[in-house]
Parts: sequence; structure tokens; C-alpha cells
Amino acid sequence: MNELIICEKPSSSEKIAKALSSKANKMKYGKKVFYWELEKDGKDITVLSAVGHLFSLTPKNQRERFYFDLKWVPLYETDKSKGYVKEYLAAIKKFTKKADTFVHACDYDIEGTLIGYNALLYTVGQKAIDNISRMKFSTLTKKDILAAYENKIDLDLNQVDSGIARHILDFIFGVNISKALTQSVRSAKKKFLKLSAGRVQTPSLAILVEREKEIQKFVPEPFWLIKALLDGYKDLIADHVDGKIFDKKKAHEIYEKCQNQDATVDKVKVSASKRKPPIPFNLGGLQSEAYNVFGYSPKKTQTIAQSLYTNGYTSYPRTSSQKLPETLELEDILDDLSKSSLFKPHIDEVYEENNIDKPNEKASEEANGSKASKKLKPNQGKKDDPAHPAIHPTGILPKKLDDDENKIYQLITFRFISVFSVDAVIDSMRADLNIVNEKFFFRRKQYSFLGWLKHYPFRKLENEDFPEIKKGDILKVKKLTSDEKETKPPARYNQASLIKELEKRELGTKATRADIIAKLFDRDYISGTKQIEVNSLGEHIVDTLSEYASDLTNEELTRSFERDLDKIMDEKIKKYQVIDNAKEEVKLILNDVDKNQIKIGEELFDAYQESMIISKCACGGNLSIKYSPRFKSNFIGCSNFPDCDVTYSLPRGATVLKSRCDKCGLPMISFGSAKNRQRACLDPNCGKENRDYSPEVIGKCPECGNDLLKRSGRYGEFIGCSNFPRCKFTSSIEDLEKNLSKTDGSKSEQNADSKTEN
DNA sequence: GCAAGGTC
Repeated sequence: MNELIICEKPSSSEKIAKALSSKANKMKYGKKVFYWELEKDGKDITVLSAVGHLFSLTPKNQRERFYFDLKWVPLYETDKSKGYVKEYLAAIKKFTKKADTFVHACDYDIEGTLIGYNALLYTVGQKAIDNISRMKFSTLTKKDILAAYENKIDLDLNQVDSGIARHILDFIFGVNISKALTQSVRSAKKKFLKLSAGRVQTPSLAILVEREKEIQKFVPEPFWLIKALLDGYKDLIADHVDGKIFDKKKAHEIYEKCQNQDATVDKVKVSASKRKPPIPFNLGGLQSEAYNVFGYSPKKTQTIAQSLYTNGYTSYPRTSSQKLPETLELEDILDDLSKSSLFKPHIDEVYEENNIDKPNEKASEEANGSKASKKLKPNQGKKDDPAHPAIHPTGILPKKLDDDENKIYQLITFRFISVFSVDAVIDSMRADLNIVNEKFFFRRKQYSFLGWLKHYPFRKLENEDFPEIKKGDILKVKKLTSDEKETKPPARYNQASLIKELEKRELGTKATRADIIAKLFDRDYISGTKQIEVNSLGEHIVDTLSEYASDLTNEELTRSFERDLDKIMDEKIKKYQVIDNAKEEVKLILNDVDKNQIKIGEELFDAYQESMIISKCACGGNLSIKYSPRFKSNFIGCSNFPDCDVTYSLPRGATVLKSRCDKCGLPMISFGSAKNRQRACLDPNCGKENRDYSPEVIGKCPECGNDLLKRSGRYGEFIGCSNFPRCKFTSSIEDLEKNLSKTDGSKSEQNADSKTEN
């Protein structure tokens, strides 16, 4: 008998193989694919894995205007970057030939069920599905895996159908509506703008638009804060107990009354409070912390965490768990980490704080019968994950990490160490004061015991002195102020707070949220580094879609998907009925959009152009970001082109910042590698001493016959045509010497107003 | 070209 076990990903195939037999042999197929061979209960078993989805939906007929008939094809056919999938499919094909029975051991959720089903159906065929059984486990521990193997269940075909329906629904809504939007701009303006909409990205964008509207309609209200600066103590300020006083007259009365009066201490209270150690990271938690501590985008953090995981330094990153089960052998991990001089002192201290002996010292102690085998216990969070524990270091110390990887590794590892530590203690002092019967108070805090904070060096700790005062003391008021302030609109989201909001609303999954946000940036719907601002284009996308496809903007589509998928799983409705309904709904939307496509296209394109404006031009026009198809790069040009020929080049990967140059008022830009990011004025010549320098003429342009000028750009000197931007001839000085005799056949191109057809 | 979902 030969049995084949298919797993979702290489890391689970290893765990499953090792759990089933301690003598499992690791084998290699081709360059990358590992599989396991073992014997159990007289059966020869091969354990191999997929790498997530191996098959993807694609239109049956690519030439149709809209896509309603779809088929599954290998992932590498639709995504060129997924070449490695080929080898995994070849391995599955090879090992399934000799298999008599098939075991489906992918994660026990809808996507996992579909991954294993498709992997076998489209390599082996129906034979595999007819001879399949399913392992159902909630963690990848030996105990769970063995139990799941002993108690295999039937494959739930309703769960499969539900997964298929999810893919098809997302595709026919997302791809077709995206196509319709793009088509409307093409019809109205003959321009190509990559526009998109989808079940997750559109409600996510709508959340941002909603916040933007709240900010716009916000009416600030004035209020007054009355503060007393106390004499004799540095920065000791007492606030009036009423806090924000919205009544100007009242504020004025209090202020007048308390002017030049002393404060009497009514009450002083010092109390201690504990702050528990932090909880282990799940992916969202790590992304949020890395954003707050290092300013990393969630996507960047995710990529780094994935690379630390593939190198074996940290555990699987796409988890929602905030728990570290004992089965991970947590003390062994701490022991391994102790080999690093960076972590050792912290780990030693954590054992001391808990009054527990280090494991290697336990043996002798146990012999003496003292301090029985107490173990370190992690502080844990509430969230769990069916397949993976919280993110933690494996104990394998990294050999070589770049700066970014090192930061994330240390963040994960120090967090891991600190969850075993003890509470920090904060002493807080509250003093109530009386100034001519008006109540004032101040609070001060200091850390009397650092506890875990000692082992988590990513928090700012501010200790405030406690003034030595007691009840009945008279304090001189150095200065009384009544500051007029305004209520502030709600804050814009940043990438970390948006991820949290998406989590809360259950939009997207832990693995996809960072990509969704990155996509909104890529489409130019949103911008901003610290705070996310919605561009005019993003606002119009939401406006347009809420008119023609309001289910998409208000999260209703996601909710109705969930209801339908549940019904498919409970056999209350057939997959094809759900899909047919969706097709009808999409067709209605597409009809409406089609009828109004010129209006929609014009509005969206105008909004796009407005989004790209970065500044006013000296001629009165607007300077905006434009795309040059010839140079395949962005540049800045004036809306009055061709009458105004002001242009600025943008270095690759540059972003235009909100801040302005002190000297010339143009926007600042940021450019350069991620490690060595620089800021400069958009005008590369700004700030140079020789402001009225005229470029040297060194010959005639081979393309248009105008003067060729020696120019100085951000990357050094180069040769450019004086008729730029009409003529885009450029060359390095060396190349020009070689090529001046030859003529370049290409025509000079018109200024690209946007990302035009190419 | 287009979605969202897995994964390296």
C-alpha cells in the first residue's frame, strides 16, 4: 500500500512527517522541493506539500470584454513570478502515480481545503478525490497530528464548493468592475489609468474616505485651558479640574479670580499600579509595533518576517495567535538565545526575577530537592490561531542580517524574552490644589520597578520627579495662563491603525491586509507617509462606486459573501446558485457603468489629474507628476505645456513630500535607497551658489537640431537638449562622444500627460 | 493591465 499525504506548505509537511514517524526521511525533488518518506502501520507514506494555492482562476476566453466563464490553471501561467510552482506540481504528479490512497492534510479552513483539493484534482484527477480522506487538526503538534491521522474524516465537498465560490465571486466582481472603470477612462479620454475595485480594497478605501469627510465637515470649537505654573519646581503645572472650558466667560472669570493668588495643597496621594508584561506578537501586532517603533510599513515588516522565517530564525509569521504553548519548549529556546551576549543578561535576569533556576542549573538543584521544577510562564493574549503559535524566535541565532532584518529580529526576540518577565510598577502622584476655591490638580509618574520594561528596549520611559509637598502647604503660582485652544478633528489613519481597523471589521485576512493597503497606494488612491490622505482620485472612485455598486463600498458585499459561503457549507444553497446570482448582479452594475461611461471616465480622469498636482508653477499653471513612457519614469511638468516648458526630473523611487523648500517654495522630495533616504528640493539647482548659471552649449542635438547643453543633475553632469521637454534627447558625456555621428531614428515624443497607452 | 487568497 502506498499513501500520499498532501500538506499546505513545506513547514507543515515537515511537522506532519516527523510526528507520524521519528524515522521519516527527508528527500529532495529537483532543486527546491523537499518531501518525506516514512513507514507507518505497514504502509509506505510520502508526505509532500503545496506552496499555498497552486492553481488560479483565469477567463476561459481572454478576448471577452468581461469575464464570466472561468477555469483553473496552474498559478505560474497567470503569475510569471511563480515559476517555482512548476516544480511542486511536477513532484505531486510524480508521487501520486504510485499512490493508492490520498490524505488531505492542509490547514483546516476553506482556503486550505481548496488548496489540497485543487492540488490533487488537477494533477491526479478524480481518482484522487475518490480515494481521499481528510486530517482535521487545530495545531501542528505531534499529539494533534497523530489524533488527526488516526481519526481521519471524509473530505467535506461543501467546504470545497464554498472555497471555489469565494474565488469566483471575488474574480467576477473585482476584475470586471475594475475593467469597467478602466474602460470608462479609456472611452472618455483615450488614456490608460490602472483603476481597480474589489470586495476588500473598496471598503478599505471607503473607510479612509469616510474619515476624510469627517475631517472636512469638522467644525472646530474653541475652548480654554487654565493652568498654573508652580514656582520652585521645574515644569510643574497644575490644570484646572474642569479641563476644557467651553464657556469663554466662565474661563475668564476663573482666570481673573485666580490671578496672583497662591495655591493650597488639599490632598496628596501616591499610589502604585502594575503594568503587565506585553503579549507575544501575532502578525498584526508585529506590523503595528514595527510601524510605531521603526516607521516600517506593514508590507515591509511582513516581507522581513517572512525572510527571517525562511532562514529559520523566527517562527511562521502569518499567524493571528498571541499564545506560546508549552509544547514549543520555550525554555530550550531561551537557552539557545542565551548563547548570544546580547540576550543572555536579559534572559538570566528574567529567571532571577521569577525566582526560577535556569534549566541547566535545575538538575543539581532538583537533586537537593529545592525549588522544584518551576517553569517560566509567558504572558499571553486572547487571540488564537488554528495552525500556528505566536511569532517567536526559534533559538537559531542569525549569522548575518542586514539592518532592517536585525531590527525586526531584535523586536521579536526582545518581545519574546519580555513576555516571561514580571510586572513593571508605576508610582503615580496626584495632588489636588485649591486656588481661591477653584480646584486644580497635577499628576506625576515614575517607574519604581522596571520589570519587563528592562528587557524591551523599544519604549520611551519618562520619569518625573515627585515634588516634596504635603497637605496644607502653600505653593506660589509663578504664572497663571488661560490658553485658547480648538477641538481637533479625528486623526487620519496611519498604516498601523488602518490594519487594526481592517482586523476589527474583518476585512481581508492577516496575510493580505498589508498588500491591500499597498495596492491603494499603488493605484494613487491614497498618499502620505505618516498619515494616510485620500487623493481626489480615491474619493471619486468611492463616490462613483457608491452610486453604481453601493454594496462594494459599504462592506455589504463581504457580509453577503460570508452568508452565502456559510449556506453552501451547510448545503442550504448550491454553489452554482450563488455564482449565478453574483453574475446577474455584476451584469446590472456593468450595464449602469457602461451607460454613463463618458461621464464616469471624465470625472475619474480629472480627479486623477487633480491628485497629481503638487504645486503652482511660476506661470500660474499647476505643476504635477506626469509619466514619461519613453523614459518609463515619472517627472514633474506644468499644465500649461507646451506654452510653459518647466520640468523637473524625479530620481527613481522618489516621492514628493508635503514640506516646501525654504529657499524657493517648491516641494521637497525624498529619494535614494531605503537605507540611505535623502531629502532635497525638487529643483536640483536650488540652493547652489551659482543660481543664474547658464549651461555650456557643446553642440547640436542629433534629434532636433537645437543646442545641446551640458547640464548638472542630481546624478552628476549629463548632456541634454535645450528644446527639452519637446525633445527628450539626453546622453552621458562619454556616450555622446561615441554616438554623435550616428543618428537616432526614434521620433521625439509628445509630452505624456499621464500614463498613456504603451 | 483587472481581485483576494494562499505561499516562497
